Amino acid sequence: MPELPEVETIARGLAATISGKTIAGAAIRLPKVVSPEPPLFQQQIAGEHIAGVGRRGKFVVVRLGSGRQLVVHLRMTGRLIVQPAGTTDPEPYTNVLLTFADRSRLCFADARQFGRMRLAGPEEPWAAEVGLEPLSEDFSFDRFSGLLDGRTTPIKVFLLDQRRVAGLGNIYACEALWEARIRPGRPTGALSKQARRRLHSSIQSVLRRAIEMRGSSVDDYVDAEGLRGGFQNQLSVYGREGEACLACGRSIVRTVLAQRGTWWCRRCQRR
DNA sequence: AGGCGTACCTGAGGGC
DNA sequence: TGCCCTCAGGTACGCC
Repeated sequence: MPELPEVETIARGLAATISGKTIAGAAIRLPKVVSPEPPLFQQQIAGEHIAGVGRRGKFVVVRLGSGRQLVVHLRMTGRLIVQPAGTTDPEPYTNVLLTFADRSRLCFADARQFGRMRLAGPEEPWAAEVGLEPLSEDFSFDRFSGLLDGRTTPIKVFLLDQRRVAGLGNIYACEALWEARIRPGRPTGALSKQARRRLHSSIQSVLRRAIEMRGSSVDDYVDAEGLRGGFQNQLSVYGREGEACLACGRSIVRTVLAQRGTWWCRRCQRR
């Protein structure tokens, strides 16, 4: 499940491999995953030059020469895989295949068909609803704390809301809460200042460490080169039901919050 | 407006 | 061996 560290890893890989290339054309095998609709999408993207690749929240942002942006969301199982010229078979479940002038290509593959690829105009405010970047200067303690005020929703549900803080998914929300010793079901606005401090810090810390390890491959995540991440081996709680808490030894529990599996330690996470 | 439940999908894995 | 059922989860959307 690509979250911020996985998307960052993919974006960096793409920046290194496809920047400077020219898009010859797009083959669309599953029309519903692109916008605008296929004829226009293909018309607009053909001939574009790749100016660079970045990330915003969980979106991969491919900057194009015209000022347009190709904005990709991988949802749960989406992949962006670069293939060198001469590769015969596309990545399995390829829904969109971009071919470059040098005959190399970019496969947008997704077995689950949830991922989306959107060609946004230069001035299109596609990220208007996307929240704070947790690894940017904007993510000050005061701004973060201000977002928590007055909310009754469980803190874990708050962390998953991309309109507030962008980039956390189920894995890193669970990990950040464990590190901050906060109970996932705690009402957001009720967190003490100390707890807020710890959470502000643990969010950044866990994301930075995960990026260093090129993300977590809990299921089948791979980066743009098809390589798995390494952070799945360093997860403290996610997916560890019944195993010992790394801090206190008590068994990690799995509960459900907002229809999602939530792993945590009943002894360590009490605040 | 905010919060909640459900639909969207298909592969994997468990049970029998 | 094979079939059926359930689960996984990010986001959009409809509803209250």
